[in-house]
Amino acid sequence: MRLTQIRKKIILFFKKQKKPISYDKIIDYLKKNSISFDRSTVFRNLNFLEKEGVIKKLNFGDGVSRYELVKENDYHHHIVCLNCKKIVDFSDKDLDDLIRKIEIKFSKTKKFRIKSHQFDFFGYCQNCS
Amino acid sequence: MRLTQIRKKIILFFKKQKKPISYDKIIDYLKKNSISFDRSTVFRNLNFLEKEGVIKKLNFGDGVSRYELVKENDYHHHIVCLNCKKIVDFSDKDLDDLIRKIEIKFSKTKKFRIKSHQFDFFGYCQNCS
DNA sequence: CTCCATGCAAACACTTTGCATCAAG
DNA sequence: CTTGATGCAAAGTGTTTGCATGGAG
Repeated sequence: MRLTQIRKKIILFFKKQKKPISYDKIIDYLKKNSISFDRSTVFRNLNFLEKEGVIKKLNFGDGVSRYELVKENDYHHHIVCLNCKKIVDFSDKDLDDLIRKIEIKFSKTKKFRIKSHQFDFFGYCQNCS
Repeated sequence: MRLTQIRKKIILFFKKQKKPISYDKIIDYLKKNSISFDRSTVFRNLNFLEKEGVIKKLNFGDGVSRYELVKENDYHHHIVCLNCKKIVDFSDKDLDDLIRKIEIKFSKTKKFRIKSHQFDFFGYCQNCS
């Protein structure tokens, strides 16, 4: 992986984040830090980093892709506010165990080689309720 | 709900489907049946039917929205082939119970009023493996 | 010095919107 | 008749691509 200026900045930004971020947030960050860039370069890097397994692409059905850093042994899910898009992470051991169980079942009965899953909740946060 | 020609056709098509369908599939159907239509009308109807609770919008992260008819007491999830986009439905009582449990927990601790969730698996089907 | 990454411009895919007209109830 | 739905054209949003140039290793 060739560490170009922009790529370094993008990875640095991801390391600072605690929540999944959209493309727009990255653009804002680069602008605020007076880093010159082109939209396509940012998208190319997001795709590249995703393919390399550095970041994970999430989609919450609002037409905007969000990304978060991939961390070892950090299995978590999200609750997303349908109004303000606030994201709260959560993890649940029972849920993870069940997911594992279902994955094994699929690989046997449905003949599906499971690679990933999306298990997220949507609703309204306290402010938007 | 005003039952226009196109709206009738779209609902009829949904009733024939067993899997979630994308906008393109609807277009194909209308074309094959020589029904004149405009793209925007189809989108407007999909949005309308979703708002009315007749259909449900699903997103599998490939940039294409898919829709399925909402049926009472039919809770199911999907396994999607990352290659050919084949969709297999499944339901799991343990999973549904756990989801319910987590939703209740959230409403108390995280102060989130949960409205919906997406719980889907992605992988490769037998053909694409 | 070589090849991957970038900038630029353009295109692409999906979806929405404004407005005049039309047709369902 | 009245109001909500449609067709048309245009624009909006998010993302990708081709190609020449540039910079990391």
